[in-house]
Amino acid sequence: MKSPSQPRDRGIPEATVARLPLYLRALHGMAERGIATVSSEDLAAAAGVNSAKLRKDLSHLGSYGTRGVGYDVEYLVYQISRELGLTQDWAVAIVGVGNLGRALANYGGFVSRGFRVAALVDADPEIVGDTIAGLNVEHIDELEAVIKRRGVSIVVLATPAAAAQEVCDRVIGVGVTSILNFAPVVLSVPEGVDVRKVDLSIELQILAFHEQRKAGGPLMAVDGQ
Amino acid sequence: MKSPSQPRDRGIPEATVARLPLYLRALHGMAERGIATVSSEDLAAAAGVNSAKLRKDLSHLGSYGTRGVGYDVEYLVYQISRELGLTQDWAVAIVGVGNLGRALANYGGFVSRGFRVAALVDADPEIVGDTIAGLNVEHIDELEAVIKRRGVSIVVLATPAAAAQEVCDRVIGVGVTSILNFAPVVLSVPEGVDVRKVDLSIELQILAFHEQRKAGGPLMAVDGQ
DNA sequence: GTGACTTTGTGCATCGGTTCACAAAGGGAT
DNA sequence: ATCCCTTTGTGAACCGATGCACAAAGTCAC
Repeated sequence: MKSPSQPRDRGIPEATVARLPLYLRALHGMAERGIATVSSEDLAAAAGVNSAKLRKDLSHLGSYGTRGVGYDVEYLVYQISRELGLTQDWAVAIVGVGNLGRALANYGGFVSRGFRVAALVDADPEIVGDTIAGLNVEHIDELEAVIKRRGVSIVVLATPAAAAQEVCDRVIGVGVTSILNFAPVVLSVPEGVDVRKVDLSIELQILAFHEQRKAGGPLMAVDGQ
Repeated sequence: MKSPSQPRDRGIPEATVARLPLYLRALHGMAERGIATVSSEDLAAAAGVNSAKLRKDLSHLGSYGTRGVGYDVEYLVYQISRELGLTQDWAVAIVGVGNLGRALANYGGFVSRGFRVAALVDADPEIVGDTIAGLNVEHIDELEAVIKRRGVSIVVLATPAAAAQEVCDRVIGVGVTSILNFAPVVLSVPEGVDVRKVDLSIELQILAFHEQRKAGGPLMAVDGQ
């Protein structure tokens, strides 16, 4: 189908994509500790997955290992970074500068991965004009202008639930196609727009479900897992 | 195998469990708007899934719908809540009261789902003793004592990466078996302990991957999805 | 009470992802 | 140069989840 000379197949499974950042984190840690080469076994352990899965995941990017030796840490960091698009710098806007938005603006994990918080936007006149994490908070009326001016391509929604859909529509209106949504609502977006959602309370509810089973007493099936 | 009189099968698929909170949220919204009855079609739309999946998910809990009519909103809220263990009140401790910990402490989504933030713990003497979200921040030395005294069964880790594993070990030491980890490390835990992790930068990296493809130009395969 | 209509619950085919297990590939020692 | 050892990359079996499509079950109008 695709040019056979190209080692990398362009159809990387979604599940693999979701794990690449994990591998990258583990590799960064190893690079810092001066480790030059790592086996799939060790890297898998550091990333918390099994080694067969790791090898299959990496094989989707290409053949970057050496049999009998393992993977070169630096090289693999580069390859994964490139695949994820982290070799370029992404301008991110955070809309909604409440508790969560503020925490996100100050979160170091973004910057260290090629993401640059380029704008903070809020509707509350009390907050607009404040400086947070070295950035001026701009008014929601300026939303479209700010996004265009700063070249923002990824928007983080940390607004109240009620405001999320409207903000979402507006940023899509100026060409944004990648949205990370922290508001507890299902956003409806046109084809071609990617939304990823993080709902903090959902994770807790899943824990509660399992916790209940563990504590469940004699009625419960003894689960094991 | 199990008692056949019992309608509810105790082996609910993990994928289903992860969606139940979504349905619950949609149902709460409907209850507030005074909707008494809802079809799988409408509820699925509100939760952002397809209706066959919704019906199959609900069928794992039991037969709570009425053919030709749909589901009673109140009743379904109750059944899902019970299944998730949200009819009881869960005491949660947040360890690490930095930007993120503070945001979590103030996050309304917890309280509204039967979770009660029962303790805040930090190592920084600057912060210990402060009152945040109506709670006194306690010293990390008191960790075990606080957890036992307050009956905490779920711990949220919002510490720096370097501290997470130690805190994790300590809380497991006093019997905690459910942990929500925001620190960017892979925690190693004994059998029987549930860890769920939320890594904010991973979500952004996944978005970057897809964004890169969309913007990728002529080299890229035209993907569609 | 009957018939038309609606909507659930589920059997079945399908799909994507995981895991196993091993042949192929390379390094290093002699 | 050859052999042994290690580790990758992958074919194939397996497993769980998804989605289709429909029979079963119920409501409502008359």
